[in-house]
Amino acid sequence: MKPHAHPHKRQEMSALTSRLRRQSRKITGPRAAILEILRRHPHPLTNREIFSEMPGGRCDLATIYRSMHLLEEMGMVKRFDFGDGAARFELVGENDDGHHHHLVCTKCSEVVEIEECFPEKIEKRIAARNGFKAVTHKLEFFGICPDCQR
Amino acid sequence: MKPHAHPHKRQEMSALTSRLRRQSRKITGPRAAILEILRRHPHPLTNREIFSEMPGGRCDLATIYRSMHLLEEMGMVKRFDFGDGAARFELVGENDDGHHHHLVCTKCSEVVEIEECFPEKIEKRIAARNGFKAVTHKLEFFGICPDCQR
DNA sequence: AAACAATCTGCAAACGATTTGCAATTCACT
DNA sequence: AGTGAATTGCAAATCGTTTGCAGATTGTTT
Repeated sequence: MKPHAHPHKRQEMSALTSRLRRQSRKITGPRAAILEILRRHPHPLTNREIFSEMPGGRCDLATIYRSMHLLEEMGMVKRFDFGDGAARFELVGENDDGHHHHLVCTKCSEVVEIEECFPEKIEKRIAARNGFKAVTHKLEFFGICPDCQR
Repeated sequence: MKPHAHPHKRQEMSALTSRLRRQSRKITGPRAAILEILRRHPHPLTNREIFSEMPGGRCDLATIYRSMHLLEEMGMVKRFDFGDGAARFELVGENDDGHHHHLVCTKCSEVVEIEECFPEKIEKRIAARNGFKAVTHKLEFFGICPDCQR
Protein backbone atom coordinates (compact mmCIF):
# COMPACT_ATOMS: atom_id res chain seq x y z
CA MET A 1 0.00 0.00 0.00
CA LYS A 2 1.43 3.37 -0.90
CA PRO A 3 1.64 5.92 1.84
CA HIS A 4 -0.76 8.76 1.23
CA ALA A 5 -1.45 12.08 2.88
CA HIS A 6 -4.12 11.84 5.53
CA PRO A 7 -5.81 15.20 5.80
CA HIS A 8 -9.11 13.34 5.64
CA LYS A 9 -10.99 15.93 3.81
CA ARG A 10 -14.26 16.20 5.62
CA GLN A 11 -17.01 14.58 3.62
CA GLU A 12 -20.12 16.50 2.71
CA MET A 13 -23.12 15.56 4.77
CA SER A 14 -25.11 15.24 1.59
CA ALA A 15 -22.69 12.67 0.22
CA LEU A 16 -23.14 10.65 3.37
CA THR A 17 -26.91 10.79 3.43
CA SER A 18 -27.25 10.00 -0.24
CA ARG A 19 -25.15 6.96 0.33
CA LEU A 20 -27.61 5.77 2.91
CA ARG A 21 -30.61 6.57 0.76
CA ARG A 22 -29.09 4.67 -2.10
CA GLN A 23 -29.42 1.52 -0.01
CA SER A 24 -32.92 2.44 1.11
CA ARG A 25 -31.69 3.13 4.59
CA LYS A 26 -33.37 6.00 6.41
CA ILE A 27 -31.85 9.27 7.44
CA THR A 28 -32.99 9.47 11.02
CA GLY A 29 -32.17 11.92 13.76
CA PRO A 30 -29.71 9.65 15.53
CA ARG A 31 -27.94 8.70 12.32
CA ALA A 32 -27.56 12.27 11.16
CA ALA A 33 -26.15 13.18 14.56
CA ILE A 34 -23.72 10.27 14.48
CA LEU A 35 -22.47 11.20 11.04
CA GLU A 36 -22.05 14.82 12.10
CA ILE A 37 -20.02 13.76 15.10
CA LEU A 38 -17.82 11.45 13.05
CA ARG A 39 -17.39 14.16 10.44
CA ARG A 40 -16.12 16.56 13.06
CA HIS A 41 -13.67 14.09 14.55
CA PRO A 42 -10.49 13.17 12.76
CA HIS A 43 -9.87 10.23 15.09
CA PRO A 44 -11.45 6.90 15.93
CA LEU A 45 -14.28 7.26 18.42
CA THR A 46 -15.82 4.68 20.71
CA ASN A 47 -19.57 4.22 20.76
CA ARG A 48 -19.63 5.74 24.19
CA GLU A 49 -17.73 8.79 23.02
CA ILE A 50 -20.14 9.26 20.18
CA PHE A 51 -22.93 8.84 22.68
CA SER A 52 -21.67 11.61 24.92
CA GLU A 53 -21.17 13.95 22.00
CA MET A 54 -24.83 13.54 21.19
CA PRO A 55 -26.68 16.83 21.28
CA GLY A 56 -29.65 17.43 23.62
CA GLY A 57 -32.20 14.69 23.08
CA ARG A 58 -29.53 12.05 23.07
CA CYS A 59 -30.47 8.73 21.63
CA ASP A 60 -30.10 5.28 23.05
CA LEU A 61 -26.67 3.69 23.20
CA ALA A 62 -28.10 0.59 21.52
CA THR A 63 -29.07 2.74 18.58
CA ILE A 64 -25.50 3.86 18.21
CA TYR A 65 -24.26 0.29 18.30
CA ARG A 66 -26.78 -0.64 15.65
CA SER A 67 -25.89 2.34 13.51
CA MET A 68 -22.22 1.61 13.65
CA HIS A 69 -22.86 -1.92 12.49
CA LEU A 70 -24.87 -0.65 9.59
CA LEU A 71 -22.31 1.96 8.64
CA GLU A 72 -19.56 -0.60 8.89
CA GLU A 73 -21.38 -3.06 6.65
CA MET A 74 -21.95 -0.29 4.16
CA GLY A 75 -18.27 0.54 4.25
CA MET A 76 -18.92 4.05 5.50
CA VAL A 77 -16.91 3.62 8.67
CA LYS A 78 -13.91 1.53 9.58
CA ARG A 79 -13.54 -0.26 12.87
CA PHE A 80 -10.31 -0.05 14.86
CA ASP A 81 -9.18 -1.91 17.91
CA PHE A 82 -6.66 -0.36 20.26
CA GLY A 83 -6.76 -3.35 22.54
CA ASP A 84 -8.61 -1.70 25.40
CA GLY A 85 -11.79 -3.61 24.85
CA ALA A 86 -13.75 -0.86 23.13
CA ALA A 87 -14.26 -0.67 19.38
CA ARG A 88 -13.52 2.63 17.69
CA PHE A 89 -14.84 3.99 14.43
CA GLU A 90 -13.70 6.45 11.82
CA LEU A 91 -15.52 7.76 8.78
CA VAL A 92 -14.17 6.44 5.50
CA GLY A 93 -14.17 8.11 2.09
CA GLU A 94 -16.45 6.67 -0.56
CA ASN A 95 -13.68 5.22 -2.68
CA ASP A 96 -11.25 4.48 0.08
CA ASP A 97 -11.00 1.32 2.11
CA GLY A 98 -9.90 3.27 5.15
CA HIS A 99 -6.94 1.02 5.74
CA HIS A 100 -4.35 2.84 7.83
CA HIS A 101 -2.79 2.71 11.27
CA HIS A 102 -2.38 4.76 14.43
CA LEU A 103 0.18 5.65 17.02
CA VAL A 104 -1.48 5.73 20.42
CA CYS A 105 -0.11 7.21 23.64
CA THR A 106 -0.37 4.61 26.38
CA LYS A 107 -0.61 7.35 29.00
CA CYS A 108 -3.09 9.88 27.68
CA SER A 109 -4.55 8.00 24.71
CA GLU A 110 -3.63 10.70 22.24
CA VAL A 111 -3.90 9.29 18.73
CA VAL A 112 -1.85 10.14 15.67
CA GLU A 113 -2.58 8.78 12.24
CA ILE A 114 0.27 6.97 10.58
CA GLU A 115 0.78 6.81 6.88
CA GLU A 116 3.24 3.96 6.87
CA CYS A 117 1.93 0.48 6.39
CA PHE A 118 3.29 -3.02 6.64
CA PRO A 119 5.41 -3.68 3.53
CA GLU A 120 3.31 -5.30 0.86
CA LYS A 121 6.15 -7.49 -0.34
CA ILE A 122 6.63 -9.05 3.00
CA GLU A 123 2.93 -9.58 3.47
CA LYS A 124 2.76 -11.31 0.10
CA ARG A 125 5.65 -13.52 1.08
CA ILE A 126 3.95 -14.47 4.33
CA ALA A 127 0.72 -15.29 2.52
CA ALA A 128 2.48 -17.33 -0.14
CA ARG A 129 4.71 -19.23 2.22
CA ASN A 130 1.70 -20.39 4.20
CA GLY A 131 -0.70 -20.84 1.33
CA PHE A 132 -3.13 -18.25 2.71
CA LYS A 133 -5.30 -16.10 0.47
CA ALA A 134 -6.78 -12.65 0.98
CA VAL A 135 -4.30 -11.73 3.66
CA THR A 136 -4.56 -8.41 5.47
CA HIS A 137 -3.35 -7.19 8.79
CA LYS A 138 -4.20 -5.18 11.82
CA LEU A 139 -1.40 -2.96 13.02
CA GLU A 140 -1.28 -0.27 15.68
CA PHE A 141 1.64 1.44 17.37
CA PHE A 142 1.86 2.32 21.04
CA GLY A 143 4.25 4.60 22.85
CA ILE A 144 4.54 7.67 25.04
CA CYS A 145 3.69 11.01 23.50
CA PRO A 146 5.80 14.12 23.93
CA ASP A 147 3.48 15.63 26.55
CA CYS A 148 3.50 12.52 28.69
CA GLN A 149 7.28 12.15 28.67
CA ARG A 150 7.96 14.48 31.60
CA MET B 1 14.02 -7.63 15.59
CA LYS B 2 15.83 -10.42 13.89
CA PRO B 3 13.71 -13.23 12.60
CA HIS B 4 14.37 -16.38 14.55
CA ALA B 5 13.20 -19.93 14.25
CA HIS B 6 10.09 -20.57 16.25
CA PRO B 7 10.18 -24.16 17.34
CA HIS B 8 9.47 -22.85 20.82
CA LYS B 9 11.45 -25.39 22.58
CA ARG B 10 9.19 -26.55 25.33
CA GLN B 11 10.33 -25.19 28.64
CA GLU B 12 11.05 -27.49 31.52
CA MET B 13 8.36 -27.54 34.13
CA SER B 14 11.01 -27.08 36.78
CA ALA B 15 12.23 -23.90 35.12
CA LEU B 16 8.73 -22.56 35.24
CA THR B 17 8.03 -23.44 38.83
CA SER B 18 11.34 -22.14 40.07
CA ARG B 19 10.54 -18.88 38.41
CA LEU B 20 7.38 -18.67 40.46
CA ARG B 21 9.09 -19.69 43.67
CA ARG B 22 11.71 -17.06 43.09
CA GLN B 23 9.00 -14.45 43.51
CA SER B 24 7.52 -16.22 46.52
CA ARG B 25 4.53 -17.25 44.51
CA LYS B 26 3.07 -20.64 45.26
CA ILE B 27 3.02 -23.66 43.02
CA THR B 28 -0.58 -24.69 43.36
CA GLY B 29 -2.58 -27.33 41.58
CA PRO B 30 -4.34 -24.94 39.23
CA ARG B 31 -1.13 -23.15 38.36
CA ALA B 32 0.78 -26.31 37.64
CA ALA B 33 -2.08 -27.47 35.43
CA ILE B 34 -2.17 -24.17 33.57
CA LEU B 35 1.55 -24.26 32.94
CA GLU B 36 1.33 -27.84 31.72
CA ILE B 37 -1.42 -26.91 29.31
CA LEU B 38 0.46 -23.91 28.00
CA ARG B 39 3.58 -25.98 27.68
CA ARG B 40 1.77 -28.49 25.51
CA HIS B 41 0.26 -25.87 23.24
CA PRO B 42 2.37 -24.06 20.71
CA HIS B 43 -0.38 -21.51 20.08
CA PRO B 44 -2.13 -18.75 21.98
CA LEU B 45 -4.96 -20.06 24.12
CA THR B 46 -7.94 -18.26 25.56
CA ASN B 47 -8.72 -18.57 29.24
CA ARG B 48 -11.74 -20.61 28.33
CA GLU B 49 -9.66 -22.98 26.25
CA ILE B 50 -7.25 -23.45 29.09
CA PHE B 51 -10.23 -24.02 31.33
CA SER B 52 -11.61 -26.80 29.19
CA GLU B 53 -8.22 -28.49 28.95
CA MET B 54 -8.17 -28.69 32.72
CA PRO B 55 -7.92 -32.23 33.97
CA GLY B 56 -10.54 -33.79 36.24
CA GLY B 57 -11.01 -31.58 39.26
CA ARG B 58 -11.11 -28.49 37.11
CA CYS B 59 -10.53 -25.24 38.85
CA ASP B 60 -12.54 -22.06 38.75
CA LEU B 61 -12.42 -19.88 35.67
CA ALA B 62 -11.68 -16.90 37.89
CA THR B 63 -8.57 -18.65 39.09
CA ILE B 64 -7.37 -18.96 35.54
CA TYR B 65 -7.99 -15.29 34.92
CA ARG B 66 -6.05 -14.43 38.04
CA SER B 67 -3.23 -16.78 37.16
CA MET B 68 -2.87 -15.37 33.70
CA HIS B 69 -2.59 -11.90 35.14
CA LEU B 70 0.10 -13.01 37.47
CA LEU B 71 2.00 -14.88 34.78
CA GLU B 72 1.71 -11.92 32.48
CA GLU B 73 3.06 -9.52 35.09
CA MET B 74 5.92 -11.89 35.71
CA GLY B 75 6.62 -11.98 32.01
CA MET B 76 6.04 -15.71 31.81
CA VAL B 77 3.24 -15.44 29.28
CA LYS B 78 2.47 -12.98 26.54
CA ARG B 79 -1.02 -11.72 25.78
CA PHE B 80 -2.31 -11.62 22.21
CA ASP B 81 -5.43 -10.10 20.80
CA PHE B 82 -6.93 -11.48 17.62
CA GLY B 83 -9.75 -9.01 17.72
CA ASP B 84 -12.48 -11.47 18.63
CA GLY B 85 -12.93 -10.21 22.14
CA ALA B 86 -11.03 -12.94 23.95
CA ALA B 87 -7.47 -12.58 25.18
CA ARG B 88 -5.05 -15.34 24.28
CA PHE B 89 -1.85 -16.36 26.02
CA GLU B 90 1.35 -18.08 25.07
CA LEU B 91 4.23 -19.18 27.24
CA VAL B 92 7.35 -17.08 26.85
CA GLY B 93 10.96 -18.11 27.29
CA GLU B 94 12.82 -16.74 30.27
CA ASN B 95 15.08 -14.47 28.29
CA ASP B 96 12.69 -13.71 25.48
CA ASP B 97 10.14 -10.94 25.34
CA GLY B 98 7.81 -13.11 23.32
CA HIS B 99 7.30 -10.45 20.69
CA HIS B 100 6.09 -12.03 17.47
CA HIS B 101 3.04 -12.17 15.26
CA HIS B 102 0.47 -14.59 13.87
CA LEU B 103 -1.40 -15.37 10.72
CA VAL B 104 -4.95 -16.34 11.59
CA CYS B 105 -7.51 -18.01 9.35
CA THR B 106 -10.71 -16.03 9.46
CA LYS B 107 -12.74 -19.14 8.71
CA CYS B 108 -11.39 -21.87 10.96
CA SER B 109 -9.15 -19.86 13.29
CA GLU B 110 -6.07 -21.87 12.46
CA VAL B 111 -3.02 -19.99 13.71
CA VAL B 112 0.45 -19.89 12.23
CA GLU B 113 3.34 -18.14 13.86
CA ILE B 114 5.08 -15.55 11.77
CA GLU B 115 8.70 -14.67 12.08
CA GLU B 116 8.57 -11.44 10.18
CA CYS B 117 8.12 -8.26 12.12
CA PHE B 118 7.41 -4.65 11.31
CA PRO B 119 10.65 -3.09 10.03
CA GLU B 120 12.51 -1.49 12.87
CA LYS B 121 13.74 1.38 10.76
CA ILE B 122 10.29 2.45 9.84
CA GLU B 123 9.08 2.14 13.40
CA LYS B 124 11.94 4.33 14.55
CA ARG B 125 11.06 6.88 11.94
CA ILE B 126 7.45 6.91 13.04
CA ALA B 127 8.47 7.35 16.67
CA ALA B 128 10.92 10.11 15.86
CA ARG B 129 8.64 12.01 13.56
CA ASN B 130 5.99 12.20 16.23
CA GLY B 131 8.24 12.62 19.22
CA PHE B 132 7.01 9.42 20.83
CA LYS B 133 9.22 7.26 23.04
CA ALA B 134 9.16 3.55 23.79
CA VAL B 135 7.20 2.71 20.69
CA THR B 136 6.09 -0.84 20.01
CA HIS B 137 3.34 -2.32 17.95
CA LYS B 138 0.67 -4.94 17.81
CA LEU B 139 0.45 -6.72 14.49
CA GLU B 140 -1.56 -9.71 13.38
CA PHE B 141 -2.32 -11.06 9.93
CA PHE B 142 -5.65 -12.47 8.81
CA GLY B 143 -6.52 -14.49 5.74
CA ILE B 144 -7.95 -17.75 4.51
CA CYS B 145 -5.96 -20.89 5.09
CA PRO B 146 -5.37 -23.56 2.46
CA ASP B 147 -7.99 -25.90 3.91
CA CYS B 148 -10.69 -23.25 3.94
CA GLN B 149 -10.08 -22.14 0.38
CA ARG B 150 -12.29 -24.73 -1.29
C1' DA C 1 -52.19 14.77 2.51
C1' DA C 2 -53.61 10.11 4.24
C1' DA C 3 -52.01 5.42 3.95
C1' DC C 4 -48.52 1.70 3.91
C1' DA C 5 -44.80 -1.04 4.57
C1' DA C 6 -40.19 -1.18 5.57
C1' DT C 7 -36.97 0.55 8.57
C1' DC C 8 -35.81 2.39 13.12
C1' DT C 9 -35.69 3.52 17.95
C1' DG C 10 -36.12 3.11 23.05
C1' DC C 11 -36.14 0.16 26.80
C1' DA C 12 -35.06 -3.60 29.30
C1' DA C 13 -33.26 -8.00 29.51
C1' DA C 14 -29.57 -11.03 27.95
C1' DC C 15 -24.71 -11.98 26.93
C1' DG C 16 -19.83 -13.11 27.06
C1' DA C 17 -15.46 -11.81 28.79
C1' DT C 18 -13.37 -10.33 32.78
C1' DT C 19 -13.01 -8.63 37.59
C1' DT C 20 -13.73 -8.50 42.53
C1' DG C 21 -15.17 -9.21 47.60
C1' DC C 22 -14.85 -12.45 50.98
C1' DA C 23 -14.56 -16.48 53.66
C1' DA C 24 -12.41 -20.91 53.55
C1' DT C 25 -8.28 -23.44 51.96
C1' DT C 26 -3.59 -24.43 50.72
C1' DC C 27 1.39 -23.73 50.45
C1' DA C 28 6.12 -22.83 52.02
C1' DC C 29 8.63 -22.71 55.96
C1' DT C 30 9.75 -22.97 60.98
C1' DA D 1 2.27 -29.70 63.70
C1' DG D 2 1.80 -24.40 63.52
C1' DT D 3 1.67 -19.93 61.27
C1' DG D 4 1.07 -16.26 58.08
C1' DA D 5 0.99 -15.16 53.43
C1' DA D 6 -0.71 -16.46 49.21
C1' DT D 7 -4.60 -18.68 46.74
C1' DT D 8 -8.91 -20.50 45.50
C1' DG D 9 -13.99 -21.10 44.92
C1' DC D 10 -18.21 -18.98 44.60
C1' DA D 11 -21.23 -15.56 43.71
C1' DA D 12 -22.09 -11.02 42.58
C1' DA D 13 -20.64 -7.05 39.93
C1' DT D 14 -18.69 -4.69 35.65
C1' DC D 15 -18.19 -3.51 30.98
C1' DG D 16 -18.87 -3.55 26.23
C1' DT D 17 -22.11 -5.25 23.18
C1' DT D 18 -26.31 -7.58 21.43
C1' DT D 19 -31.18 -8.61 21.07
C1' DG D 20 -36.43 -9.09 21.52
C1' DC D 21 -40.26 -6.47 21.05
C1' DA D 22 -43.77 -2.95 20.88
C1' DG D 23 -44.29 1.58 19.42
C1' DA D 24 -42.48 5.50 16.54
C1' DT D 25 -40.46 7.28 11.98
C1' DT D 26 -39.35 7.63 7.31
C1' DG D 27 -39.70 7.23 2.19
C1' DT D 28 -42.87 6.12 -1.02
C1' DT D 29 -47.18 5.31 -2.84
C1' DT D 30 -51.95 6.59 -3.67
